[in-house]
Amino acid sequence: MEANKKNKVKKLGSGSIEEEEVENDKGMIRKGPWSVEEDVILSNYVATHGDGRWNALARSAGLKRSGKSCRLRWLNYLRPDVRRGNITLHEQITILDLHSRWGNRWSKIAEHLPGRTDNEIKNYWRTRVSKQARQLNCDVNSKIFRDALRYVWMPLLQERLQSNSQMEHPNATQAYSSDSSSSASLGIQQFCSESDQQVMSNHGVLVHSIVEDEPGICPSMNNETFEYTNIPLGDSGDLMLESLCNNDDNIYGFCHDFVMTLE
DNA sequence: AATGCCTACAACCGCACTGAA
DNA sequence: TTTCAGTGCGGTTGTAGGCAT
Repeated sequence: MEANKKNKVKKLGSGSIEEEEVENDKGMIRKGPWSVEEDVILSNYVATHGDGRWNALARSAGLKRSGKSCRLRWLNYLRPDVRRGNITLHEQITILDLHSRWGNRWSKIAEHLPGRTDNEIKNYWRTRVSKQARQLNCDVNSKIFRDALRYVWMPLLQERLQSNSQMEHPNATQAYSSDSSSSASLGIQQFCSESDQQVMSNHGVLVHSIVEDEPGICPSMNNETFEYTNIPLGDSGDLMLESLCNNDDNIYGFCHDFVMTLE
């Protein structure tokens, strides 16, 4: 959002307006949205003198802002390498994957998404992922939701990413198999009972764990092929899970609802 | 057109950690 | 060893803009 799009203002009795300022022991400190002028001052100052020592920087630059505010503004908005725009499918998969390993370690997750800030990732999680949990009436930290993320949502994103890249590069060699029977090994065992897995085995579905819970390793960052286990989805978006987990209506229902809320 | 609700995201807050004095 | 300023992180809040009614 552009700095000048919204200005938190304090209406005065006279009808004039002014930016919010708060008096503290260091003088008047401005709060609220940054103006274009402030952005220019901060950017120029950092370009000339470098960043760090934010409190001193704020004073030297003549900004009526706290050091914290300057730092945040620089890191989350003004930094030249900050990426703006929608979170891509690939980035979504990475976020879901890393969050499943590390939880709310936003800055750690952000390290693996060049140009994205922890704030942006946190916002994505709260607005998109938490919303999903709300729609399904379950806790975002519950096991079933976490499993659904990993074994339903991520494969779905993966499938979309795959079909997008296929449309863009129809002749390119695929990095992963489009054969659902091989990509479908599915950590489905997370959802299914042993007898279900036996059924899967009988149907020739390979069951293995692909994504290791190894801290610090991100499949997207070390050129490993994405191989998230995949619950195969038909053209209608319906789940073959029905046939695989046909003795557990609750799980099938949950997964079905999950996919439906993603549409 | 007006109103209210919802979403996305920028920004703030409090706390914890770190390193220098 | 203690103190304190600076910094980083995660949680929360405020609000512009979009959308439905």
